[in-house]
This record gives sequence, structure tokens and C-alpha cells, in this order.
Amino acid sequence: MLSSSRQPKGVGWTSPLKSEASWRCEAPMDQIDRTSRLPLYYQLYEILRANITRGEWQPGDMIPPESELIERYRVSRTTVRQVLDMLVNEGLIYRQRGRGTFVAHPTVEQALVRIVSFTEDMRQRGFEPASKVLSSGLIPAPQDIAEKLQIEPGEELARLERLRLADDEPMSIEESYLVHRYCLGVLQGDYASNPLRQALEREYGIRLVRAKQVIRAILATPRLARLLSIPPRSALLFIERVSFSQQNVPVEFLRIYYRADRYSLYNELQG
Amino acid sequence: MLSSSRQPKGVGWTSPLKSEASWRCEAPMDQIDRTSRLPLYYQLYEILRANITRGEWQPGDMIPPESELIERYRVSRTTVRQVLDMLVNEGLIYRQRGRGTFVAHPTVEQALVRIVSFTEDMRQRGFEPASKVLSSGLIPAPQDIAEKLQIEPGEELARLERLRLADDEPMSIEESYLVHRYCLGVLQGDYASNPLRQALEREYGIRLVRAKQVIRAILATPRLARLLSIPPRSALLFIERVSFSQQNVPVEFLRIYYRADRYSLYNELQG
DNA sequence: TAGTGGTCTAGACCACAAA
DNA sequence: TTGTGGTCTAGACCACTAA
Repeated sequence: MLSSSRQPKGVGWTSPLKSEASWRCEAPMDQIDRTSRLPLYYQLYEILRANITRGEWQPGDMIPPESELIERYRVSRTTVRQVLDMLVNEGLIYRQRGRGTFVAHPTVEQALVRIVSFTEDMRQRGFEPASKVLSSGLIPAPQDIAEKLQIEPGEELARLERLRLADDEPMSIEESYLVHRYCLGVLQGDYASNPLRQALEREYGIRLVRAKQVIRAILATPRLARLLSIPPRSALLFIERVSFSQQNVPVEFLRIYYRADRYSLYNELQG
Repeated sequence: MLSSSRQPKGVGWTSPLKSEASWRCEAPMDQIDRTSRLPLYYQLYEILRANITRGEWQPGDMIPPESELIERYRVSRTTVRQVLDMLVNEGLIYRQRGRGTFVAHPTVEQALVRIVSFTEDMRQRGFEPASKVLSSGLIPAPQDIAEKLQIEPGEELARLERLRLADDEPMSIEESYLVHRYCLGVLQGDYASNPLRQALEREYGIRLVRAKQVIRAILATPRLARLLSIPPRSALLFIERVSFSQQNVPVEFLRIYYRADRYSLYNELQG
């Protein structure tokens, strides 16, 4: 029954975005609409998921047993279990036979599976995050970045370079390159205190839903070393990431230089 | 219906290992045993999965339609779909409504999601892999490794250190630490040419089905630099991994030092 | 039109945890 | 003993693809 955890299927996902942020949130949609063309399981998925992400159900809380969900939403057990399976695969809940189903405690592990903001990432690691804008401006796209963003070289990019701090100590340097055409005027914002992702979503209706990244180890250049307060030629964890919008269009190219003495990545593999 | 893709559940996994290597392989088990205590879906999963990993079904091949699987294995559609969902979540197959279900083409991206042998990894990257054993022997478990393997410090470990080559050029150094109790005599094997994982599975019935790893950047020590043919204090991509058997018991602790000039990791994230 | 996968129902019996 | 999740069945109707 279960759909891939990656992406709900068979739910007209090929249709172009309907006016930014409609059919979601606002009226929190806590009931299933049987006239909707959305599958029941998907509606229920959104409802339960919202209960968790909105914090209504806290980590460790037991969520209503299947029997109650069946009654409350008038769907079959199969449908309820399909939804719970999706949430289990996402790592949002876990089940214990004979005991119940519980909201999972977020783990750091998600860092290598989900797109996580610097702020979120640091909080999960127990640091207090802060940022400082080092430079920003419009530039023509260099060859290599243009390729990764699937645009013409020379097209206008918004470039934002930030120093990221954790507990007031340098953690990383981030260079963002945004296809300016999609977010004209984006550099007006104050990205020392406000997440760039939030601005993209709120101001431009762009949600970064997918990303590809390459992870490398490099040596710190003198400039990076100085900015990060480490000796030159220290080891850095270096990530290059291309992020895609809900339309599956490359929007941002990101370079992150992490201090290797403070930052590592964690993930889980399957056989 | 679907279980987590991570690990089949509700299948007596808490029970201690049954005499190494029973209930698997040997007779390739292409029929469902209704007297078995293993769930039907799990048996069918093993059967279909084997068809793919043994190469009987090739990438791009259409696998039998659900209706045929129902008939052939005498199970309900729900059960068949549960199995297919597991395989979809693993990325081994994909479905196309109205067309059929097909064996997926393996992608390099899997490197950060699936456990991949050095051999496989290098072939995917277009290199010809080779290995050289640098040292091997039995040692008492040091504190830090014992913790990660959830055993007592001092328990006997089989240690194997190998130089890994790609196109005859050093690529990485691997230090394996195996809980010797589970694989007595494992060091007799020739692991310059034979995969350690294969020996574990064939000789000891141990399949490494899950792993947790941490990824770091470090500087090469003089010894590592010499072995890897790079200047001292070069950047290395450093991975520490704990691998778990099908009983969810930690079996192997692994340290890999990759030449950063030759090796990087790739993965995809979701929003 | 025939065959495929996508969604959904209303049951059943079981294993396990906790009281 | 009760309530939970785990497994399984035998249907149904739909949407999509390809002939």
C-alpha cells in the first residue's frame, strides 16, 4: 500500500503549481474533504503531518491509535496504516507493537537526507546560531555555476556570502548564488537575521524542495582560514549544492566551507 | 501496509541468531513456505529481491504484473503491493501506472544511501579497483571502538588494514574491526582479492544490512600520506562506520581515509 | 479495449505490552 | 484481560497506457 516516502505519487504532481500556497495551511484543514480530488490517504497524511510539524503533537507523544483514527476520519484501517507508513518512512513517527505509535525525536541524522537550514542544523547540534553578511551583490554567472544552474553563462546571479557562527564562534562560510530572474530584488533583505529560504518562499513563492550535493575535503585558503579563525591549510568539509524549486528548476547554487574541527556529517545506510 | 524500508519489522528480529546461515540462500528459496514463521510478505520480498540482485531481472526489465505475482505465489494483492512498496522504497524498482513495474537502473547517488562495497563503488566511478592487505591480526577492543560496537573493552577483534587502489593509484586506507566472536577465523581469508562482506555472508551467514557513519575532513598524518602517495597534511575525507547485521547487532567498525583529491561523496536531499 | 498500477473497504486473526 | 500494532484476505472501482 505504501507509497514511496520520497514523494506522494498518483496525485497529479505533474500539474503546475497552483497560485503559491493555496490548498495548504490557512484553514488548517483538519477534516477530510470527500469531494476533493486528492486521495484520502494524502489528505490524512497532510493532517497528521501538520499535527507534528506544528508541534501539536510533541516528540515522545503517543498519537491516537489506529482504531481512533479510523473512527475520527472515517477511513479504513488500510488507509490509516498507509499514512502511518509514510510518516514512519519519513522518520516522523515510530511504532511499538502492543504499545502504540509515537512522535519521533528528531535526530541529527536528518542532516544528510533532508534540506536543513543552518539555524535548524545548529540548534539540533546544541549550538546557538548567528550569521554575518560578508558581501552581497549581482554578478554575471561564471561558466561552472551556469552549468550547474542550467542557465546561460553571464545571466545575472544574486550572490550572498555569509559567515555562520555557532555559539559566537565561526562555523562555516556560505556562498549563495541565486538565479536573479526568479527572485528580483532578493538582496534587499537582511539575511544576517532572516533565513534566505524563508524570504524565497514568502516573497517569491519559491520552495526549495530538492537538492543535489557533493561533499569534499579541502584545505583552507589563507582568506577562509582568517575568516574562520583557524590556521591556514586546516582541513575543511566542503559542500557544493544545487537546490531545486517545486517546479524542479535549479534556483540556488551553494558553496559551504565548514570548519572540520567543529563540523561533521552523519548518516545511515542500508544494505 | 508498508513497513519501513530500513528494516523488516515484526519478524522476530529480537531472537538471537539461529545457527549461522540457516534459512537463507543454499536452496534459493523461490517458493513461499506457508509453514514458516516468517511472514509471507518477507518471504516474497526475499524472492523478488534475489531476482534483481542475482541479475535474473535486469535494469529496465518489466517484472511480472501484480496479478501474476498474486497467482504465482498465492497471496493477496495487498501482500504483493506491500512487497513492491518495500522494493520501491529501496530504489530497486519503480512503477508506472498503466504500464507496469520495472527494475530500476542503479544510480551513483546510492553511494550515500546504500552500503556499497569498494569494488562496486569504484566500478561505478569508472575505476578499476584493487586492494592490498597492509596488516591483519587479533587485538583486544579499545575503549572507543568497544563502545561503538556495543561490546566490552578487551573483547577480541579481528583487525584488517587494507590499501585500496583505483586504476593502480592509491585511493584510500581502510581499517576494519570485526567482533571476532561472530566470525571466528575470518582472518584466514584472502581479502586482497575477495570481498570481506562476501566472506561474512557465505562463511558466517552475516549480512551487513544497516550502517551508521560519520563523515569528517582531516589532515593526512605522515604515515597515511606515505601510504596514499600524497604530501603530508593533505586533506582527507574520513569516514567512521558501524555496520549492523540482519539481527541488528553491530558487527563491524570501519575507518576509511579517502584521498580528497580523488574522492568525493554525492547525495540528494529533500525539502 | 485490455491490462496495468492507484486507491479504498470491511473484515479476520495474531503477537505483544501493560495492567 | 484489554488495547495496541502486525499480517493477511478478497474483493471493489478508478486512472492511465498502449494497442
